[in-house]
Amino acid sequence: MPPNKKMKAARTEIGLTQAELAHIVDVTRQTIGLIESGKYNPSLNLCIAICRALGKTLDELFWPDNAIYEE
Amino acid sequence: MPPNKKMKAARTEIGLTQAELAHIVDVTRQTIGLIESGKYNPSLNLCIAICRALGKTLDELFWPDNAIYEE
DNA sequence: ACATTATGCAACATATATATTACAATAAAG
DNA sequence: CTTTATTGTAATATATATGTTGCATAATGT
Repeated sequence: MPPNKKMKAARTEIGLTQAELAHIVDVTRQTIGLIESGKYNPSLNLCIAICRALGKTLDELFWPDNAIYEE
Repeated sequence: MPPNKKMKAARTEIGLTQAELAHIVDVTRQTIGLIESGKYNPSLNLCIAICRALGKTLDELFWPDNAIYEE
């Protein structure tokens, strides 16, 4: 999986750190970091929780159709 | 998790059986059945594969638009 | 420079998604 | 009514998401 730049962008736009987002959605900061770096295949429930915390939808953060996979 | 009626509707509209959809997305029919009945929390990659097989997006099949939320 | 915060990463442990197999229960069709 | 296809469900096994701990590195600020 490619890095999730949209998720990272949405998080930093709100001014949240990985640890803060992790606390909101009740996972560890490592999990958030690994999702952002594309090394995890997160569960649907976690994706939904992240979307709600960041004010976005699944398509906006996790739908890969418009992604240009760089590195 | 509630039953995923939207996923089941999208599948039957296309005329696919659980076993056929399962074969397309490379899981077992039990997995499809359990996702539709709301007893599984599927991975993001599987959700995306299901969406592509059914011609829908994540928001259309997996966004709980009518869910009530609390913390 | 130093201190502090944020992120990356690695090893091991645990929880859970998914596979496998099998059988029961409906639905559909003849 | 009988047969077949489709779906529900359950037990056990495996793969992997996630937790836990710890340390390293990169920013950021003082």
